[in-house]
Amino acid sequence: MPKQATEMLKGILEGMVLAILAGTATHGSEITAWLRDQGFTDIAEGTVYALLVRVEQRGLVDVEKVPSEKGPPRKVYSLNADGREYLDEFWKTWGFLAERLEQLREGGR
Amino acid sequence: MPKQATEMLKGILEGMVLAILAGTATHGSEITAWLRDQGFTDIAEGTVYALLVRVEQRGLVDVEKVPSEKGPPRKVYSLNADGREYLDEFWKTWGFLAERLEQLREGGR
DNA sequence: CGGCGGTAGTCAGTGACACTATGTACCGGT
DNA sequence: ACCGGTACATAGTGTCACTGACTACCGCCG
Repeated sequence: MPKQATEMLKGILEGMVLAILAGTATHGSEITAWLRDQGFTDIAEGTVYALLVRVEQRGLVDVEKVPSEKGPPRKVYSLNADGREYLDEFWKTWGFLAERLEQLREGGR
Repeated sequence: MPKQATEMLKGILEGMVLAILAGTATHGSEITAWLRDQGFTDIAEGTVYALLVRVEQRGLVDVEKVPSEKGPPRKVYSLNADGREYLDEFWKTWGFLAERLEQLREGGR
């Protein structure tokens, strides 16, 4: 992962995680693993957990504790109605940004 | 401008400003005006100036004081070699991010 | 000529977010 | 009983954009 990506992730990582949850309800370490797969190699465990706590407190996700076969019970997160609404906003914002950036990259304005 | 955009701008606004400077050397208030035109209506004056100070201190831009007809002398910024290199990195990072986000938006993974 | 308004730039303090590093809890295998 | 691995949690740090107030400089108009 490019080094300067970490600053750019601010506000975006959250949207990404919600987008993942929109597809499948899942838990912290699986989300981290998926992100690593995608090339975000230096996203720390702790970052994802802290983020999940934030979105939970804002009421964007529902949580269910599921006993796991290995280790402590997993907290399985799933997107709720508020979360879906927020995600929708996120995509709008992203589209807005991406559009203008693409313009800049090509035209140089 | 969508409200949640301000967090997402972190790390991106800087690249945008450098990209603008890659096209034309210009000064703070014009950059702000251009951003406003593009729909980034609530980017504060102070934000752009602070950003310019940062990139100047990092040596990514050259500065020239130009006396203006109205008000104090303008600080006209232009991208230098280091800046161009940095901008290149920025576009790489952006491409990396945009690619994965687009994937998420469509496939839902 | 003296103050007014608009332009350009500066600065201190704040809040959000991702990072690092460390710590806790639980399990199965040997 | 202990070890290693999985899953989750938390405290402290740094960066960046924001707000709001400030200085500096000019032309204009009374």
